[in-house]
Amino acid sequence: MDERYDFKKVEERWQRFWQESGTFKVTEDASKPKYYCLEMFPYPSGRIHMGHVRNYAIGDVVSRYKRMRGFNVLHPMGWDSFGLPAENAAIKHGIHPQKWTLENIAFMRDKQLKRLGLSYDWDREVTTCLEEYYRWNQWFFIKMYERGLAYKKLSYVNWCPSCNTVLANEQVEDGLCWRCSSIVQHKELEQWFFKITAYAEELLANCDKLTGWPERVLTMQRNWIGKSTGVEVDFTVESTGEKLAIFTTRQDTLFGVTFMSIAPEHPMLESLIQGKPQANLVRAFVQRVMSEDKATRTDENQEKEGVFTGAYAINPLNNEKVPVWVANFVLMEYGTGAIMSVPAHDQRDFEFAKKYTLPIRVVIQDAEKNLAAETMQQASVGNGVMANSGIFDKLTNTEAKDKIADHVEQEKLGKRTVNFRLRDWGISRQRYWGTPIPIIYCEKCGTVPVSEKDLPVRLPVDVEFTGQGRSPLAELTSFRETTCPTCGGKARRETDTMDTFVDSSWYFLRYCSPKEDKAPFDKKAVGYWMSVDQYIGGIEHAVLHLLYARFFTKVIRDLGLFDGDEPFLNLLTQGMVIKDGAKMSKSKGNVVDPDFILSKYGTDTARLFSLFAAPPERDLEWSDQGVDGAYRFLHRVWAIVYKHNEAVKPVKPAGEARGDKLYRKTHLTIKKVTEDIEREFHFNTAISALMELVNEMYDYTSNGITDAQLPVLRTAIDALTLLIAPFAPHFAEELWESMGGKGTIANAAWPQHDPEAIVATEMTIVVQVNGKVRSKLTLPAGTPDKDVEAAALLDPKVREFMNNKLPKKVIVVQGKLVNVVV
RNA sequence: GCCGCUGUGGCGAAAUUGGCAGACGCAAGAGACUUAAAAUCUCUCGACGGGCAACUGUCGUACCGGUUCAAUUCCGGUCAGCGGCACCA
Repeated sequence: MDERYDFKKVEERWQRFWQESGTFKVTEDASKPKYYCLEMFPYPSGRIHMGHVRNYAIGDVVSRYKRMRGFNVLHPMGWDSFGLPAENAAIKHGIHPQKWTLENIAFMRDKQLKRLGLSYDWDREVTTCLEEYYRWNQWFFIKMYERGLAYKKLSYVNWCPSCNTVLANEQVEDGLCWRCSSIVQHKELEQWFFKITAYAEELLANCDKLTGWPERVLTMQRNWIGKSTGVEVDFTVESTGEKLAIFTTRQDTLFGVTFMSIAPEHPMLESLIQGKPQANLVRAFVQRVMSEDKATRTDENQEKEGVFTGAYAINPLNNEKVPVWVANFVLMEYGTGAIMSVPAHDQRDFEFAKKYTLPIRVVIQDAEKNLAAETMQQASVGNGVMANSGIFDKLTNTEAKDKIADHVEQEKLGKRTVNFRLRDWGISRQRYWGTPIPIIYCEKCGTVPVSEKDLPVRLPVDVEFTGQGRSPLAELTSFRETTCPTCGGKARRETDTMDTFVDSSWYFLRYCSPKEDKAPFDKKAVGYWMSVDQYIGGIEHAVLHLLYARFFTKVIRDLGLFDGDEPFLNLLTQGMVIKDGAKMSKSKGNVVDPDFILSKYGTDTARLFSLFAAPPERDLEWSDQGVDGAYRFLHRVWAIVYKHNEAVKPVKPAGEARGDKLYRKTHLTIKKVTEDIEREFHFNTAISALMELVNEMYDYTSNGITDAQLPVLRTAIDALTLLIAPFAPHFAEELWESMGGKGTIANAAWPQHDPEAIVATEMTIVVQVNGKVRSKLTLPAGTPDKDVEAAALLDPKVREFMNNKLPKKVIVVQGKLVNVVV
């Protein structure tokens, strides 16, 4: 053992050792309990940042801890390596996306991640842009196509003019592109979709089973899925007799309908305005609304506007004739694209009716307000008693909801329905660097999937990147032109690629058998390792990746490939790394480069600081001085072990040393660190407990050390070394070796505390008078409550504050506290 | 608007079942060592007040109120910040 802690030497040495001896290679082993620990894999942008360091440090502590607890731990790493930045780099710097991506991966793996000393089984590395991986994206696509879960339709989609591609709903934030913040446009295009809505009900219901997920994430998923129950009712267009269906959750207000509103995109619009004098006015209005971009269109503060179509429809409940309007706030994508308007009981409809002087009719009377259409200042949305509603009058509106729904179904006027906010997942991307969609369009046979035996559809490498016009794939004749797998005739390939979120929707299954080449994964291996026991990553994926991955898992289950419903049993969403109160970013100039920290302090210090400064789920404020503190701590540990190394090494650990302060502290620390890790991964308090133990060791040895004390010191050093191993693994290996430890500490058993050792001989009793602390008593452990009470009442401080009064009541909490009430 | 989370010293934070508020660390101050500095070690460190001093009194966990012998913790209300959803019928 060197006199000084030379982190560079220590870290290089043990990293080489782990690699050469294959310490972290794992295989299925039925004799051990398994544990699958996974961190969200990175996009190979070129450099890791502090967020990665934090994420992987957390996962590494969990993995190393579970390993020491005897689990067979799967802890893999890979690359989410398709995506736009590679293509943009190609356009900007003239370097091929493949070259750019693979070079970034090599650099990040060999020069950055490996320096962090993470306990990955690198043999299981998964890289999504390699055909050995993406061919299975295509395979899943075909399976889904065969089951009607992948389909193509013409629809209005989100178009990012800067990325030159379509975006899924989940990828639009406040009307802006999630990646580049450009204003998203509305564009009508034929696109491929995955039918995630087929699983909406289960995705929602299973949220209740995900007890290991943060409530926040579940709420976000529930909101996103957005279930509403109500009824669909068919109104009849007076002039044509066509059915115009509406969806409502407020069927109790059906008798209050005074007009209807439909979306500008509604397919029935043309037939409604046919031959009407206002037809051209309506068309102009529709044209104007539809030309607006997504942000403007969905802005809540946008003025609600509409025009009368000239058509009327019949309300089937009371056979009344109501005018049909087109309104800018009605969405074609939700419900039926047409709504009934009840101004008395819906604020939006109320404002619309006031603006265009449409009638208002109260159908739910408020007991206190005595509502009248003429005097209302706003819509009344609360509960009340039914009025103007025929046979339903006098019922409460909550009763009427069921009764009216029954009535609608019995009279065949419509049916009960459930609507979800969740839309199908648009996966077509008009870009190059992604998985080609395995579809062929034949003039005779129509849309034909590529045969499984012809997979993969390789992404051609010899393409040009101009940054102009369509995707390079669409321009490449040799790729586009092909023959039909069914008839052998002339055909063309689909040139869109898949959303890269498809790649990350099943990579956790691939890790179980990453070299499998006959199937996406080996079912037996997946049966052993899945589900993921602990998943760790950023909150930004709360509805994107995490929802898609849940969907894919259910599809894969239904394909008979996996016996489980959910991919991730426990989820930890770690906070951001911030500096000076803001997220680290180049534009703010507050970025701390991991390479710099690793060179100056080493990975063990970087890991220790990032785990100590805040609990994992909270944001971490980066502090240069805090890093110094972690560095000092390691030096402090090193120094005390070095000082006593010669003397302690030949000594056996203490079997039992009751009454010895350090011995007790050692066992208390084992207990605390273990509990802190088990309880929600409170690494910050676990590390503070280690610091306390070290402080105690300094105290213990401050006046030199006797031979009799050596076994206790040995016990403390051994425990400290084992307990610190998941946090600062290279450091721990070196200490372990210096104390004569065999093999790698990564495989050593986690220490257990001895309950006997932490039993105190004395106890400190807090004595309160009227709830205020007035004194403390030190009594032998196990003193009976009545003796504790007597001792408290004799205490001079207590007597002073009792002020000669008799106690009204004395509360004794065993072993803790006495409260005298006077 | 609806839903959720958070609010504790100069700073990051801790307090696990209602029982000593501020563990641990950072910063700051003092001392030891040193020719000196760095490093290291030791001590002090919520606010206000009293005492030469060891010590000691009051207040204090965003704010107001409640329950309780006892509240950072439970309940009701208010404010502030953050996040999600939002013209979803």
